[in-house]
Amino acid sequence: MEARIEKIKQQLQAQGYKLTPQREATVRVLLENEEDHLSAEDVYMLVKDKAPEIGLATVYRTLELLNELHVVEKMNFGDGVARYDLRNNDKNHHHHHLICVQCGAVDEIMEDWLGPLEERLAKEYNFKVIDHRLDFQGICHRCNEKQ
Amino acid sequence: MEARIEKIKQQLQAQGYKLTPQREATVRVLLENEEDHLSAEDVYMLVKDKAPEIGLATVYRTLELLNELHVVEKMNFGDGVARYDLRNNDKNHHHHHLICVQCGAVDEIMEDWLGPLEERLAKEYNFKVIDHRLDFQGICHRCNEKQ
DNA sequence: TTAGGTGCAAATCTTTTGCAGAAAG
DNA sequence: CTTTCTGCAAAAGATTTGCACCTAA
Repeated sequence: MEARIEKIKQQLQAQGYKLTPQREATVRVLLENEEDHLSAEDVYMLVKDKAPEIGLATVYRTLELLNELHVVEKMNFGDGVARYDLRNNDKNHHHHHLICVQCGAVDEIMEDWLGPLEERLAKEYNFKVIDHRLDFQGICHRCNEKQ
Repeated sequence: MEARIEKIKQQLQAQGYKLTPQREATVRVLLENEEDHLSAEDVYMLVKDKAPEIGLATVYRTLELLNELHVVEKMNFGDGVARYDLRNNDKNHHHHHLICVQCGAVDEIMEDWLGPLEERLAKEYNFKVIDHRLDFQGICHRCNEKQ
């Protein structure tokens, strides 16, 4: 945990930015909720426990900055709010989402299934892939078991 | 073209809705720009040529209605606006997007590459897939050729 | 001391909604 | 007539921005 914060601090400083107390509190919230896909408002509520005087605008500015540095990934599941995920630079950050249309849960699969497809894209479409996004909508295992 | 409008008219009427002049004009704009991924504002600008008195709210309401009837697909590429695509009921509506990070173009691949993966999801994750979405970010063939 | 950061409030942008009137069966 | 639909303007919700103050190298 501390090591990861230290690393993010270095990433910030490498670009001339500071890891202020507000930014650190925001990063800690993201670290402590790595399983979830928090919206800016979610992060704001949680970060207020650590830094009660923080403003929502600062949270937005911090998340935007972290997104530009590729520390977090900004996503949009179509519900009107952006959601933010810490990227895991060690592992392959290519994961996929299982979005349950019944209970709204968003699970992740940590496998990357698209390697072979990306090769085909390069060959057949002359498209150089930088990143991708794969989401499935359906019924999750919890809802399946309930019925 | 007329046949497709007739079909949409029937889909609407089957649910008790009418194909009003405003709705027809909106559908025609979508048909004439099937390659693009228009935002509500885009549709509004284009539809004003055919029906100058139309209001933006009506465009939103029409697009929302068509989305519920699965006539169009509502998408979000993360640029802050929803975009709408006519679905092609004849063909498989499963297509994928190639989003160029350089010029912003959004191309489509009309193949469905995910059949085998969906089987694995059902078996290994007990997740029943209803729909999916696969987008690639990268450099498109036009930009590749320019350089 | 100087650039980067912050909180607050106001502004902006997209989308939704309330309402009174219009259109269609 | 009665339900559906429309345009307009206002409202709502998410995000951004202007600004004066603050804070750390």
